[in-house]
Amino acid sequence: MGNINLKELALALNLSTATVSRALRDSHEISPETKKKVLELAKKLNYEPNPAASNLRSNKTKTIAVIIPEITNNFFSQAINGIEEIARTHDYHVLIYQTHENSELEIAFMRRLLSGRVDGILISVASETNNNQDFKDIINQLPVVFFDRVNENIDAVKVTTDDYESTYNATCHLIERGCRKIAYLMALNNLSTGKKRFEGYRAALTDNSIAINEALILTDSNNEDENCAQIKKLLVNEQPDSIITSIENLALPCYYACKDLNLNIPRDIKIISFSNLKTAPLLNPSLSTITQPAFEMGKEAASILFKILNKKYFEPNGTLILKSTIIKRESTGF
Amino acid sequence: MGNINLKELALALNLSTATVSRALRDSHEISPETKKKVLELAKKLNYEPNPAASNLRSNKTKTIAVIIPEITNNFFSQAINGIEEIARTHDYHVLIYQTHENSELEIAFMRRLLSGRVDGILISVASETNNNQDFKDIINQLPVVFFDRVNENIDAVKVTTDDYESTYNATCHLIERGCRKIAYLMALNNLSTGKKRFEGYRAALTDNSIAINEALILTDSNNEDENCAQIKKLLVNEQPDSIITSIENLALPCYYACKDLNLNIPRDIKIISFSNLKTAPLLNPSLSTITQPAFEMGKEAASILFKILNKKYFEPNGTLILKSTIIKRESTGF
DNA sequence: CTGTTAGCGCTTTCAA
DNA sequence: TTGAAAGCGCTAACAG
Repeated sequence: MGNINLKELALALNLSTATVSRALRDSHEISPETKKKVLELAKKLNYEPNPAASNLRSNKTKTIAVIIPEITNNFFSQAINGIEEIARTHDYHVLIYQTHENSELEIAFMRRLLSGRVDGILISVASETNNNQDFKDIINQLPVVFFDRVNENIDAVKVTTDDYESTYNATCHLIERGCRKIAYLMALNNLSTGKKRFEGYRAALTDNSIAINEALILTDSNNEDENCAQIKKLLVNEQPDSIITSIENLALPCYYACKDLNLNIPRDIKIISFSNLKTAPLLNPSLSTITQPAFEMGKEAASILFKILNKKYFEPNGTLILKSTIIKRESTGF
Repeated sequence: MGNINLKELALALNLSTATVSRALRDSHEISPETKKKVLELAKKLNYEPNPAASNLRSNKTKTIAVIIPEITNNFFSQAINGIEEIARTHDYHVLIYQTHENSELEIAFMRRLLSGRVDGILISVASETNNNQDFKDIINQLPVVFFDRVNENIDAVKVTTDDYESTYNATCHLIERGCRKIAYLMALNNLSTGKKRFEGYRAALTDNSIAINEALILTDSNNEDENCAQIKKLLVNEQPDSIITSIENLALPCYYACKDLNLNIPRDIKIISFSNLKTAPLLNPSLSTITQPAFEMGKEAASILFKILNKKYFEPNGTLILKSTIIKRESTGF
């Protein structure tokens, strides 16, 4: 592939490979003139150092891995955008792995990365995660930063939003607008992310002296049609005045269910959904959304990873918590 | 990072590194018993081969690069999804690079990849005007497959949709529904993608004996507010009965502009937009869309790249053309 | 079927 | 300030 190598460069310049290598890496022990000569010829010949050789020798790959559930989820593609931006400023390369919520695949990816393919990992864990020991093993061998979907049972560096606060505020928003029968569509139950969102909902109800009604609570089945059917049943049986969906993927079945029952949103029923779809507010003025700062979260998580790689981060179990935004549809009286 | 290496494995097994290496790679010249012993110990000790060493020796990286304009564009994240799926079946790793439409960055990425970091490249180009020679240089050194946004001036392997047909059909669809003043929002003018889309629109008008009215044609300014203002002006001055947007990013300003002018979609004005937003048809029943098979295109492009890598592809300049789908909003009488 | 040996292209002591 | 030489972990001739 790459044509010219260090040896050839050195030969052409009548220098040793050591000197050329040092000159290219701007070592202080090389004279300015030599540096200049080397740099000039390198540029002229389009010299690109072989990363495998340099990695093998130096144990640095200039590569990080990003492990996420689904890249087509708006939240994650926005997060990757942020990660890529930071990686670029550090001259790093970014590998992408999708777990599709499969935690065995997730662990397999990480184990293979231990071979020294990357300098560090950014991960948002799969919903069915159940691999605490595996995670602990891996964290001991490679710098890992968890973002958004973190595992609460593991001490590690994490970047999240305040999931509790998001649903607490969303629930209060509905209560302030007169809602009393607020349905809740649960998801990510074995992640702190899902648990905290649910806690926020419960706490808001309690703080407003509204009893928790189990019949108003539904759990994500990971199947769009099934979810839609369940939501319809709930709408018919319980007649809630509002719904909170705890993940973006539940917004659509929710919307379908209401349409099928000829319920007008937000007149008959108000819906607040987690969503990072940029166009959501416009395309559907009837839905309010809880929007997470995905891009920023990617940037923050990556920045922390690079601090760790540069030995400039000293909080092994630090958690950075960013703010989500509730985008309200005041224009529609909701 | 990774702890154990070939030498240690070999030592523990009383074998040479060569034998162990061969056993791990399932070479036919190793006895079944030896293979079994090696594989067992390797698994037990969590042995992972060092990719840098293997790459340095064998000139295979098991890695491909994907270069795209924006990962947060639905089309591209869906395409990456397809690419990743195929890469996974080949046990390959996927590097992501975003150009943000900057063609200098694009060339810089590719040049750096020539160093041997990847076995091949999948690219959807930022522009085809400036860098033909650079592209040609690179294609000569590394397998490259272009997808969606291809460079028509370069002979290479390409996967696209039929851009001409998409807009031709969309335009006919509007004409069949009585539209005569069809505005067209142009974009990607320096790509064959953009040119062919425009040609499709023009041809459909001509074939239906409708004169082309330059005043109905607007060019993307790459700025959402600016686009919105221009579209509003066009709506006021020309009173079109319909609009075709040639990229997804123009749908939103278009929508805004109509709202601002209190135009009802599709009663007062019909809009057909390119869009790969999965939820678009549901969330906005007023917009018809031209949807590209992004996931499939990613899969096809990656499959072809792997065929090239495995010396099983013999059409150096082949172009595979996939079909886009026009999703019509018949339910709204449009 | 297995072992010996050389070397991929780079970085890094150590010596000059 | 520069050079010689060793070696990162693996693969692939070549020998046996």
